[in-house]
Amino acid sequence: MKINEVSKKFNVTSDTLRYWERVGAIPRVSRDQAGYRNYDEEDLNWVSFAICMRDAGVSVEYLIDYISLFKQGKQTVQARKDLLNEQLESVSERLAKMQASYDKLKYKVDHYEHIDKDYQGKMASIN
Amino acid sequence: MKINEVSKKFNVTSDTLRYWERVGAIPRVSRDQAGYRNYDEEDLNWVSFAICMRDAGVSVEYLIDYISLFKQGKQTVQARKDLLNEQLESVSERLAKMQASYDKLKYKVDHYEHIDKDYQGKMASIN
DNA sequence: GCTTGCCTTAAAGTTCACTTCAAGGTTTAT
DNA sequence: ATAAACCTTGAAGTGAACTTTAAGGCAAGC
Repeated sequence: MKINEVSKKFNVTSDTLRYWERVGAIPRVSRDQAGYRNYDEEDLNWVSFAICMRDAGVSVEYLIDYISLFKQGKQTVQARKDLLNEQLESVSERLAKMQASYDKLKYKVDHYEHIDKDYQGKMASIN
Repeated sequence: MKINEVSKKFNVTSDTLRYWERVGAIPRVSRDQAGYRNYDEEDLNWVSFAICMRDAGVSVEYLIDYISLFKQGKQTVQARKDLLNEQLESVSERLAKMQASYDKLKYKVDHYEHIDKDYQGKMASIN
């Protein structure tokens, strides 16, 4: 699969795919005789994993660390598990914080009607 | 309330508070005779609102737009409601996307055990 | 056979959201 | 009264994650 197809499949730019590979957030993709990237099943899984991690709010740096461990082989499996669990923990926290903020804002919006009856000076309390 | 107290109360740096005010993400805070910022109840509410929005993942630019409408007075109440609803909608989407990614990763981690029995080449599918 | 479109790399540029710096003025404690 | 601990502004700097540019190679259609 060529880079542009992958880009369309996952809705991420080719530039981002090249960037991730360059910095080591995904392993190196092999090239065809023309020097073009040719993504195989495994490469696509890595791309999918990177997107998932990024969407969850995990930094590119953590991806780089993870891939670095992966490249070192089987003996890093436990370290990878630990890293993943650590990340999941912080994703879970961010998620909770975001949910709390969302609920707070949602409440404000749902009670915004009162403001119409109010005057400018009192608006701040509900923003 | 002085800037450092506000900073401690909300766990956000004084620099960030000054930055938000400078770019217009919160309304201007009045100063005392020495030229120091003196946050009143309303200012604190705006700070709290800004933190809530930022935690929910709303950009500083949207805050600026919101404050800009607020400064124009009562006739922008509807526009502000619309803006807030628009933002809540996209926060809700980000939240869902993040939750989905989290679930996907959580599943991987919970089933990671299999990898130990597996060999390096098959590791990618589960990353 | 040549144009249009996709691909390559390395390097420089951009955006966002702060953060730090420089050069001061004020206030508080000793 | 003087040092330490605050505060001010404007401007420059930072870090993360891309994005764009430059200069070119390959490939598919007419």
